[in-house]
Amino acid sequence: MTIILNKKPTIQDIARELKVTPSTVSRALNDHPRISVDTKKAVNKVATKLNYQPNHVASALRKGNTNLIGVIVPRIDSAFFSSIIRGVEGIALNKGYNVLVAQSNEDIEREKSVIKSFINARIAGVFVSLGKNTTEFNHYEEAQKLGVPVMQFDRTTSKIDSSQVVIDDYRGGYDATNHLIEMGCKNIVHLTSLQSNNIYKERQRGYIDALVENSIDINESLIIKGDMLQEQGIAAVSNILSKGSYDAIFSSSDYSALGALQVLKEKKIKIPEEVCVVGFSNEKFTDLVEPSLSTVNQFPETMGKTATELFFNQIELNTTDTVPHKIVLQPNLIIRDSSNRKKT
Amino acid sequence: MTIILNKKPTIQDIARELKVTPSTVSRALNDHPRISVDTKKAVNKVATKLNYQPNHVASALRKGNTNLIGVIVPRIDSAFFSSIIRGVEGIALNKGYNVLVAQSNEDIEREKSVIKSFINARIAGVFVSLGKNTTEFNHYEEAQKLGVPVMQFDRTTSKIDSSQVVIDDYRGGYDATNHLIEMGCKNIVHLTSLQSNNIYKERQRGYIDALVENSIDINESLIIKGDMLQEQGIAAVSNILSKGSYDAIFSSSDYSALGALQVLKEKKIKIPEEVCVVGFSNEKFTDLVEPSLSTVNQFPETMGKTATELFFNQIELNTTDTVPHKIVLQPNLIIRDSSNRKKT
DNA sequence: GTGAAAGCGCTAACAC
DNA sequence: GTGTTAGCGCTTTCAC
Repeated sequence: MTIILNKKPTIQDIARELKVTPSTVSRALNDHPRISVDTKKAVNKVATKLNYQPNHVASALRKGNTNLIGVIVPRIDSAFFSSIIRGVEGIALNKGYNVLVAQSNEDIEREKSVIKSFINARIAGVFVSLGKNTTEFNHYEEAQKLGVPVMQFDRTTSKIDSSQVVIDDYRGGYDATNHLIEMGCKNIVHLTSLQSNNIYKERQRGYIDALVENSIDINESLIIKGDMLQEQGIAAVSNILSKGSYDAIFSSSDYSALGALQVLKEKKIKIPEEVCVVGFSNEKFTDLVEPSLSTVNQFPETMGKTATELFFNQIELNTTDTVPHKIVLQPNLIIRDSSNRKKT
Repeated sequence: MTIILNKKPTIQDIARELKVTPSTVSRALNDHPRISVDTKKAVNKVATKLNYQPNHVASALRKGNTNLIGVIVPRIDSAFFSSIIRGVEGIALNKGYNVLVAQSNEDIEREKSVIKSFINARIAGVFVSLGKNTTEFNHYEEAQKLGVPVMQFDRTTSKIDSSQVVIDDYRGGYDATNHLIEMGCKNIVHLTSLQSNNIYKERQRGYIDALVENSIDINESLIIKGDMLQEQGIAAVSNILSKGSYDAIFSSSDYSALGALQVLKEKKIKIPEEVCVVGFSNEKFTDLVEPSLSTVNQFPETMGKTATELFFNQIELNTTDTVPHKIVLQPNLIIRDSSNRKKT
């Protein structure tokens, strides 16, 4: 395969052809008001003829800003995060921006090197959902000092002074628990994780408040902390909990809810008659397992879109002194077979 | 939030501090062989002190190439494509490259505008999995003419003269069909799509060859073309096929296999006793539905890694005259409950 | 409404 | 082993 290196046309080439200066061409291409309509037409015509493609690298160097948005997620091959990226990319491309993606793999060292790499690329802003083990945030503050605006989504922290888009995790936890109580459950297990993580903390707070409001005592032994993977649900039902000591499981993750579901079935414990199960995130599989798994929809694509729109609103203000916004989206409880005792 | 615009340090600042020239600093930072060890040490020390971050935009403009890889997929929120991107990003970051992602949404116009946008960003190369309706490829040839190497993966075409990484779809179709024959099936339905798509064409070729080799006549009415979504499987079993006229379904997509599975269950047709089902792609849900769905694993993360490694091998040759390679990965048939009649 | 000129930050050919 | 110089392609201030 021979690549013919037709040297790429520049504004100089267009200028030469039209016997004007590069400045005029630049202004014409950028639709500058003081350029005559005729000139603009002529410039565009020649640009098309030569198949001119503007060099964003050169303009970025000159203007001091790129049209790149960097997105950092723990991992990209999860339905939740990839849907967020889908939302971000959809909006960004229409604004003439490209999206850089990187995975932290829940590793803070990788998160740091990604940030550095993004800074070197001179991105216009960085969107981040923090890794589970990220408890130190200097690398984000440094990015901000270097003029890179930070936008947090989903797994956020107030320790970074930036805008955030999250769902109302408290509400999600509250609604899920309340629903289980309405179904007649009284001994509700909660599968959760480290409380340093805002999302799990808020969901647990919702769980507790729902119990309290319904005058149900909190039983600490029913709150099980873990890694939020399938194994946690398996371990909880196999080893930790004794049959009859609980009549529902509310898990802050669909994956551990799935693990629980699988073991309950193996043990021939009837769902939802004996034990109701509710997960969190509306992963694709929740609608496909049997019984189908009740869960909380977080609308990840909307989250990505919202974050991106907020970002553009803020940078279009053209000020370095922006007040951080926090947008809280409302989740939606989806009641499926795993917790629906009132099936008609 | 006040962003303090500490003007970012440049190599000039480092040079001034050390009373050397910017070229020396540049060479030191790039580990040029003719720079003394002492100078390198001194430069690195000052660079760290000033928190210097190299400006990739400037170096890209000067060198004429960026360290950006563009990836175009039909959509990013699919387990298959996001796993590929996971593979690409994993390798790329270690090579000092960043990954741009964009979605075509199976829309050729969008595909074209993405390519243009990537060219403007002066990417070092573009990785693409074609949209289902992409039957015209000028936009890729144009990218190549402008010096952007193209790398195709999964949904590819020989009409673009570029390297490719695919799985052996023929083998996948052959193995799946052969397995069904071994299970005693004789009337095997094939759910497929337009044959302009290399992957579906090859899988069907495998299906046909397996039948022929086992002296089973091809029954055209059992080959059903469609969109490869869940609906296709639902429609096939509900409306098109009559009970008893078939004893197996091999679908080129897990989604239509899923649809078929669901209707078979509704109709109380026993799986795998009466009808065996095999899908394609090893989507996450295939292991979770009941009965679990046999499928063909395409190792998407490996595919992404392989494509990226091939890409770096080729650009490191530093020639514009590269022979396109085609790497064919071997798929793996995963036999699960939906087709395992010999369960022990 | 258009031109002239400078410079964004970096690299590399050429010097010595 | 390091300096000198020019320039990648674009934008923008200052002219007129």
